[in-house]
Amino acid sequence: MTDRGAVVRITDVAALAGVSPSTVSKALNDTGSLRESTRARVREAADRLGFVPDATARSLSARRSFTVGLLSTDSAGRFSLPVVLGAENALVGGALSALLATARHDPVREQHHVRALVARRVDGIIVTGRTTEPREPIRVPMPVVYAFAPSTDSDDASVVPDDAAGMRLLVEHLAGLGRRRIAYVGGRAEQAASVVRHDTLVAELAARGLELAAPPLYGDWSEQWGRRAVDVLLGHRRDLVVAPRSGGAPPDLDPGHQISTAGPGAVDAIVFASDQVARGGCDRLRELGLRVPDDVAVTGYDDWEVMSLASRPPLTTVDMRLERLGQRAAELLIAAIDGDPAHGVERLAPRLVVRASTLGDG
Amino acid sequence: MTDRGAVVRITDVAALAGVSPSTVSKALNDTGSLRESTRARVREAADRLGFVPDATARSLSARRSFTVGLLSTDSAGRFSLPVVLGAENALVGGALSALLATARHDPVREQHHVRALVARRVDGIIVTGRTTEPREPIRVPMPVVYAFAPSTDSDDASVVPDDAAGMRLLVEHLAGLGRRRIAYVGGRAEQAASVVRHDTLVAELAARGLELAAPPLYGDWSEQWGRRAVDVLLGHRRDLVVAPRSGGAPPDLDPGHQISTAGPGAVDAIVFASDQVARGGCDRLRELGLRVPDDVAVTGYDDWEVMSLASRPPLTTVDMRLERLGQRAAELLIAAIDGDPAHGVERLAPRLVVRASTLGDG
DNA sequence: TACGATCGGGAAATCGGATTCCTTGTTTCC
DNA sequence: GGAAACAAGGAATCCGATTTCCCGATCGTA
Repeated sequence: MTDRGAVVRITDVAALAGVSPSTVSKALNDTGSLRESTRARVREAADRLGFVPDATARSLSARRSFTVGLLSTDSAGRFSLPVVLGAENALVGGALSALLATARHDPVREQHHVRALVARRVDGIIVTGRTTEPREPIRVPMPVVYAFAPSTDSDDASVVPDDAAGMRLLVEHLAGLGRRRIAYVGGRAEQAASVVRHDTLVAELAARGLELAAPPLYGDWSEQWGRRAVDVLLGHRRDLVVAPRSGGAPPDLDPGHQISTAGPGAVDAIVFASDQVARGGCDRLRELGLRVPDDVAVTGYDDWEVMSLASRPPLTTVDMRLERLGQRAAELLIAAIDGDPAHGVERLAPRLVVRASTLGDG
Repeated sequence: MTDRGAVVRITDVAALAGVSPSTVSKALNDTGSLRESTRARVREAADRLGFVPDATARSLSARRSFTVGLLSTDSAGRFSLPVVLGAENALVGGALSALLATARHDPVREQHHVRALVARRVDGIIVTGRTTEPREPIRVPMPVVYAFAPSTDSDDASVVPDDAAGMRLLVEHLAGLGRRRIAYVGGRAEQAASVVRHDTLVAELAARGLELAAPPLYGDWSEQWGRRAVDVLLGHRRDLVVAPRSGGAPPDLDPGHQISTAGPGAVDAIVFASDQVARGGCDRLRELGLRVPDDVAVTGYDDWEVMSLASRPPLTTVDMRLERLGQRAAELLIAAIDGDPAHGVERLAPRLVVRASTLGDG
């Protein structure tokens, strides 16, 4: 497979076509003024030799690399990966190649990668992060767009998911279904995703004359936390204690302290800050004999399908459209490269995905 | 942030240091013969100007790009992604950059990407796939290493997970725990991963004078299939029917047809072909009132932590070490670039991960 | 018919480093 | 003291394509 040394240069094509190298260049790039017959002859010679112009040489003379760097702080890539893929995909359309650089949370690695990208004279850089926390900008002599994690410098261009809009969609949906007693289960308390979602939820409820049916809960982003949160949440409402629906004690819970959501003031919906937490919550609700969504509606966030679809029932959730986010970042970057830079934070509208966890089988 | 036009050339450094450009090159690359004082002076000038040599120009004259292509057939990237990350990481160590190219199962896109990589004169290419099915090799004038999905041409270099070894580890583990009545639940029947794991399981059992406790089952790779498979598997053994452990009918199953694994000939372990399927299986076993691992031990495959750790109980499984696989592919590619190409398929030994689904809380 | 305009295509410069080859100036050794 | 060896650094060439400039041939028009 490796026909090493088979690299065809422009002079080879020129020789075969019986013209000069400059003529070949003009013929293949549709520039200059050449007879159509000459162009055709050159094209045929190029085809015959399988000539692929050396992008390195082209870059040198064009003074740009037609390459952009994708700098990902993340390693595992739960969130940054779709962004990277979306960006890569959009770049291809612009005839740009993508240099992948993963820093894995290590500032030293990041610095190293930045230098490498600068050395390669990339036309621009897209920086993505693991969370939506704002991050320090990088200092480089080419355009940069921050995706998912915005830059702390408001003069930089950033694209982030519109979490507030996502939560508004959820509240609107739940309110439309007549749910009034809504509880919130966040992820890690110090992360923007937990906080923004909570604050928006509270504001949206207030706009409808409602308030949270229970104090907000924070933990981590695991299914286990989702299960525990349900225990805490329902345990908290001692006034709701009733006999469980179908036989068998709730596995991990004190058997003498059984619950339900029947009666006035019962929680009729739980908004979880992520699909993973929501899935754990659904599992626990089911184990406690509560029906989702009949007794309690449940919503997730992220539309991570391996969670949202596998959950029983499948989750109503919010798709942040991370691929689109990456694509949008690429668009902004290409515009900046073309001399039309954007500034500030652009928020990408998310998409509500309705599934059985709020709608039942209907 | 974008100090455009601030690009420093070697002539700028030369001027500041009061030497010629060639001297700067020699000084910074530790070649030629120069007075140490001169080198120091040049280095200082370079530092002061923040000179980063243009990799494009360097590539042109070195006749190599110090770049390798990472061609991923996959889009979602459940498997190819860790491979890509592992490779990228190893390449950095070799001062190589990684060009990301995702084909998304589309031959046209793949062809397009291959041409782009050739145009960029990458030093080599690592090709990864979504599954372990052998794939057609690509035809390019530089070294190629196939990772995860091997090339159909045995002369090419490929690195794949050693599925047979993984299954041997599982059987050894289960047999060591005294399990004798082992069942197998595969994923999609036509995929190599399902088949190899089954065949190895059967062979290993035979080597111990055992055979499968039930006909092998095939479905897809979902949790739902794992749940169904458990139903089928236990339903299949009509001779095992006994009253369920704890009250409440098994949710989706015909209530008149209840089961257990008690008695001689009962299934005492289920080997699932993936963590996802195994997790579904665990859920169903628990719902049926069976204890894992007391009544039935369960094993998964992949060590996809979002599944294997979130499962109740957490899964004993096999880690294919995909990052290491990518790293190994990078090593082989670098060797090939340095003129020492490998041939044939190299199998990477996996790692057994023992968790509570076989060992209980011990 | 003659002169300028246009067309077609080649020669050469350019991009930014690396490298080879030379030219100096200094040592070394007989 | 003179030839050879060597150290230090500059000049020129090269990598492969693009692009500018320029020249010869053809064409149109007065």
